[in-house]
Amino acid sequence: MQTERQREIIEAAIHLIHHKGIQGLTIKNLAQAIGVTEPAVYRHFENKIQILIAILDVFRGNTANIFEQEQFRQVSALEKITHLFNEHFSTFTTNPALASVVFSEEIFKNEPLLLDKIMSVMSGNMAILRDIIQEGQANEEIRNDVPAEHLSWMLMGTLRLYIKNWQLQQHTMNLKSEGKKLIHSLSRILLP
Amino acid sequence: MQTERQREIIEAAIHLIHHKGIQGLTIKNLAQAIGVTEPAVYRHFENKIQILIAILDVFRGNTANIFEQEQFRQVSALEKITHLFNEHFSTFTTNPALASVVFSEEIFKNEPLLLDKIMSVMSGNMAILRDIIQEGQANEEIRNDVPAEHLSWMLMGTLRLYIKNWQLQQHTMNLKSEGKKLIHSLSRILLP
DNA sequence: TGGATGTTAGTTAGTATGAACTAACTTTGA
DNA sequence: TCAAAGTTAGTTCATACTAACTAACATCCA
Repeated sequence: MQTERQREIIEAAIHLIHHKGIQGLTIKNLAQAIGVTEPAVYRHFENKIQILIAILDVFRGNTANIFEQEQFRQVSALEKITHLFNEHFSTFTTNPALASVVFSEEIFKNEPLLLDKIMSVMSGNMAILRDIIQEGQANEEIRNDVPAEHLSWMLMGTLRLYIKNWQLQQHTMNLKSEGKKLIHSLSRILLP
Repeated sequence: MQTERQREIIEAAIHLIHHKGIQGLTIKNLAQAIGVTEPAVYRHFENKIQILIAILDVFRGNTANIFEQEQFRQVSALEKITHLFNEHFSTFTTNPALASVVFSEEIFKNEPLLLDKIMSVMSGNMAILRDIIQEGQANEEIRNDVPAEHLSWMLMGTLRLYIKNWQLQQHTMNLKSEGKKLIHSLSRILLP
C-alpha cells in the first residue's frame, strides 16, 4: 500500500515529466516540488527507479483498466470501441500529465525492467482491442475484409498520434469534442 | 556543407540514440565511437545542440523527402500512398537507427529550437499526406464519407505505431514484408 | 501515569560519478 | 610551414545517493 507522501511524490513526478520531460525528473526537482529536502525523498522510495515503477503502476491502473473494463460490458463491439476512445480522451483531458508518460516509451528505454513492464501493458491492451474487433467481426458488425490485427493497429495508432499531437500543440485543441468527431469517422471505417 | 568527420559524428550519434536512448548520447560515447578523444569532437561541432540539429537535418532529408517527392509523381493517389508507406518501411529497414530518432519527439523536448524544427517537419508531412488524400477524394478514388484530415491521422498514426512496435520488438519481425500486408489492408479501407 | 524505548520523517553536510566544455600544447599532412 | 585536427589535463556543474543527527510522536510497562 502507498502512503499519502508516496502518492504525492508520484503525482509530482508525473507533473515533472509532463512539463520538463524525463530529464526534468531529478530528485532535487522532486523534493522541491513537494517542499522537502532531497534526502527526505529517500525516506519514501528506495531509489529513483522505484519511483518510475510506481508511475508505471499508476499508468496501468488508469489506462489498462479502461481496456479491461470495456471488454466485459454487454454492448455491441462498436459501442465498446467508441466508449474506449471516449474514456481515453476524458482521462487525458482531466489528467494531461498522464498522457506524457503513457505514450513515451523512450522514458523507460534505459531500465530493462521498466521497458518490460510498459511493453506488457501495451501488448495486453492491444490484445483486448483485437478481441473486441474479432467479436464484432463474428457478429458481422465490423468489416471482415481486413484482419482484426490490422484494424487494431489502425485504431491504436490513430489514438496515440492524435493524443501526441494534442500534447505537442500544448492542449490548445479540445481533445474531447474534436476526439468525438474522429471517433465518428473511425467507426464509419469499421463498418462492413 | 558537411565534412567527412561531421557526417561520421552524426552517424555515430544516431546509432548511440538508437542503442542507448538519448541519455546514451554523450560527447564521451560519441568520441569513443569515432575513435578520438572528447575535445576532438568540439573541433567539428560547436556544442552538443549543433549535433542534435544536424541529426534533425538528416531526418528532414530522409523522411520529409519521401513525402515531398511522392506528391508530384504522376500516379493515382492510392498508388502514391502505397509507395509512401513502402518507402518508409524500406528506409527504416536499411537504417533502423533513423527510426529511433524520427519518432521520438521526447528526445528534443528540452530545446525549444529543436522541438520547433521537428514539429514543422511533422506538420509539413501531414499536410502533404492530407493533400494526396484530398486529391484521391476529388477523383472518387478514395472514400468521401470521412474527412481527409481524419484519414491522414489514421494513416500516419498506423505507420508510426507499426514502426514503433517493430522497434520495441528489436526488429525481429520483417518490416518490409509484414508492412506490405498492412498497406494492403489500409488501401482497402480507403476505397469508396 | 509517566519515564524508557522505538519509530517516522525530516534536516545538514557530505561523497562519488559523470556530464559538457575549455585552455594549452602537439602532431600531421598538403 | 601552417592550419586543421588531434592530445592531455583540467574546470565547473549537476546528479544520485549516503552518513549522521534530531524533533516529534507512538507504544509499552512498572
